[in-house]
Amino acid sequence: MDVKRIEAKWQKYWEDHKSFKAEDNSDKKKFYALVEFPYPSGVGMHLGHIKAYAGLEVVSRKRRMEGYNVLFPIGYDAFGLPTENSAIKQNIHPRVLTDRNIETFAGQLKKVGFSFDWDRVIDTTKPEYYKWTQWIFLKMFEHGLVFRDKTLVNYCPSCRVVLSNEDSQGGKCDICHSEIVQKEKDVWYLRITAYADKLLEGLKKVDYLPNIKLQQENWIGKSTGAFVDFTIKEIGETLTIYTTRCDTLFGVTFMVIAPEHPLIRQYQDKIRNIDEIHQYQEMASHKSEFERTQLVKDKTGVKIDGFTAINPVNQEEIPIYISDYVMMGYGTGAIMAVPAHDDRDYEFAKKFNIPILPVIKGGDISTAAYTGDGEMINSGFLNGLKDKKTSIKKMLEYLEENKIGHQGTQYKMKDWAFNRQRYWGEPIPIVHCQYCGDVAVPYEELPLELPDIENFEVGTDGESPLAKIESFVNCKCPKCGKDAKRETDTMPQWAGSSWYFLRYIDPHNEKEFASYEKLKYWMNVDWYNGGMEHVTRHVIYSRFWYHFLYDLGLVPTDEPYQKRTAQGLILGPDGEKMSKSKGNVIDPNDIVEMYGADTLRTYILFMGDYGLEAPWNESSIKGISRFIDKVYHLKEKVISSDEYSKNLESLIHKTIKKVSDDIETMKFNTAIASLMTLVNKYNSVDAITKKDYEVLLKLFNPFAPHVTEELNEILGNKPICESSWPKYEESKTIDETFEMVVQVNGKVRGKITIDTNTSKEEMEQLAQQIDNVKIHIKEKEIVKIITIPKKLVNIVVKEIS
RNA sequence: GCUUGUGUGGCGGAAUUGGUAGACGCACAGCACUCAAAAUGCUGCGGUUUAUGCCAUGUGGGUUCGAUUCCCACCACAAGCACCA
Repeated sequence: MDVKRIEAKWQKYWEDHKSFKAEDNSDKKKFYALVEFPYPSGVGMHLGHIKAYAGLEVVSRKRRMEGYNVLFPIGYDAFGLPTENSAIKQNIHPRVLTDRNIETFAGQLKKVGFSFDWDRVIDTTKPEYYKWTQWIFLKMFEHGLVFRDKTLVNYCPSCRVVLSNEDSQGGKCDICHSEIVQKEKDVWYLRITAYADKLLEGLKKVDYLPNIKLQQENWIGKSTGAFVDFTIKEIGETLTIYTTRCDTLFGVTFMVIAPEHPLIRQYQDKIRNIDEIHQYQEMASHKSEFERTQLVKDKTGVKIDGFTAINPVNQEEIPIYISDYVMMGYGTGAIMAVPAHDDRDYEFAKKFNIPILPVIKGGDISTAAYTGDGEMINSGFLNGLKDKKTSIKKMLEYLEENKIGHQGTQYKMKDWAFNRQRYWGEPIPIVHCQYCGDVAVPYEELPLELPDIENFEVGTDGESPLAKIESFVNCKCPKCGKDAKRETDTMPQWAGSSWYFLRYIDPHNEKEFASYEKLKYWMNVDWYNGGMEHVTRHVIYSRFWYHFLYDLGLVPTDEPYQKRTAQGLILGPDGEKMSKSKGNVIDPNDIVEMYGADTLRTYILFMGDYGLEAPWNESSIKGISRFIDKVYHLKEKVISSDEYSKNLESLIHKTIKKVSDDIETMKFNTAIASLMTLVNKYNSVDAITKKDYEVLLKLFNPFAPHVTEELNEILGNKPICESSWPKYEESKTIDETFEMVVQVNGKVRGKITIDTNTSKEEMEQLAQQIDNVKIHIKEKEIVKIITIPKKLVNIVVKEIS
């Protein structure tokens, strides 16, 4: 079998015939399958890409054969730091490098035989694409979803770039893994928090894998609680806190505010130990994320000398501390501390010798905080209540009646820091005018193109390279016409990928990001598959953009993705994550070269559960190669007949059912296993009919499209990609006989093959006639007999006493 | 620490609503073909045992006629979150 010739031949056929072109004006049912478009890095495709695409590749090929109009597109998410850094290193323009990398990727994707619609390829770095990224950004600006703020940001000194919280997890830069420092910067934000509730609500309507839904819910992190106003006696100022446990208000023995809380600066002359406070603030600001996590247990803080708070429910006077275990970014930056019933407050109180007052019965507050439920004590009008919900409700009523608090909601999700100080990204289309403020670039001037510059290296000041291009920076204010300066920061990498699935629908539209008509036909994405690592960032970001466009009436549905799944990683042969430094990277090109694309595709899907990680095994792949050889050589025993062989018919119908069902649930490994069983059976008989062979080729086609097309052509048939998916008859999947298992006390003691329609009574009788069963029930009392039709008989016996 | 997964032969992994544990593949062993090797085909392949049997799905309990599957506790690994009030 000349694998290389066969694969090249069919790849050319598909390209010449545009076999996988999605039709815009079709009365067929549509199916939109989406995979995460690759970042075209210099090293080319890795096995992970192939696994990520192979799943929906199989589904798409099956759908086409089932008569659907399938949109299965691909593109490139090509803006970003790695390309820019590599371009600087090699001293070539990122544009040149990007084009080169994309070419490499396209070549590799085609060699694997993916059935993408190559007429819809998009590249986020092309002005005709990012024009619309900027356009959507300006729409958000227009609707007040973009704002600028001076804040402490995560700054990577090595990449010289501001990072979002998501990009700097664990205090390390997501890109170069160096330590992040805090730095004050002008930051552009997208107000994603305005959509927190909608993003959460929307999850109820979609069909994401449960763990994916859960991760998104946790990321949004909604909590319901109460805002309560405390008063600071000395200055008469209100200090509002957020709590989820207002039922414990009577147990408050101190308060804590975040080190960055504005009250401190505002009233510094009223604070007697202000020097000590300043020292603490200084220390807290230098603590890296890493140190903070290491010191979770060890609470630090300083009492504010000069402030006393008054508990609004019982007028108790209590001290106020500052401590870095309270974060300015969540709630109000201030908490009421109930050490008897909160672990962190407990530790703090122990360390600073603050009284601990229990208000819920249960636990032992001399050793630990009690966070469970119980009867309310020491709590005025709440005393005696046993149910947490009722207590909270009662307290809320009290707070609202007396105007000292109200119910409220908080989210963990933060607004999205949306600017980067790098060249290779979409320019933010804003002009800074000293008279008019931040002014949007007019829509008709889009795209605001990246200037073609010689030196795009970042400056030491952390400014964008664009800041050095005077012809870019200096401009006229679109509003007043006076001299103004352009924003020089660019958008983060997540920008272009936040709406790309919409562009596939209408990739060449020059007037709109996509026509409503076409969106109406194609949306929603029926099935979106990608990496688990993108579930909390990209998927949430893009849902946010889509929700916004929906509110503007520009897209037809309220959620973009109907279904979302995720594939597991492919690990190195050593069971570790593949990485250059470990030297365990397998190059897909080598595998295609050695075994061919069909073997690679099939093996990747055969390795194990598609959703779980699995190690690469260099000898296991040989099994797939052998299997494909077997399929190939079956052609020598085909006899011409348009009927299934009688002795194979039942297995064929069962296999059609199994493969069809398994593809839908992404159980590709067992689908392939059942095809192997069928092939083994074919091999054990003297001859197979043309129809027997055809059905095998069709079922196997989504996995191994090249060789199956070739064999199908040898049979004299029209191409499989233009034929229909095999159907099975339910009645033919049922055997005439079955193997009845006979158990005594749950242990297997015998098996016999009997007619499928044997009655319960007959089964029980036959069971007791088996010799080995007789031995085990001899001289024992039969207590009862459990019979499962078409399966087993279990005889329960006990000793005769 | 919290949340969510996962734990089955030498290995990757199968096992409908609880009903034959180990499908399918790899590796290994024997045989056939060959001068020989590779490839291919056939046979075997959890442990123990003479067949009957007994023991085995991370560990310990429980529910059940029957548990890889359900419940409780614990252990290990992975991913996500990380003082979220």
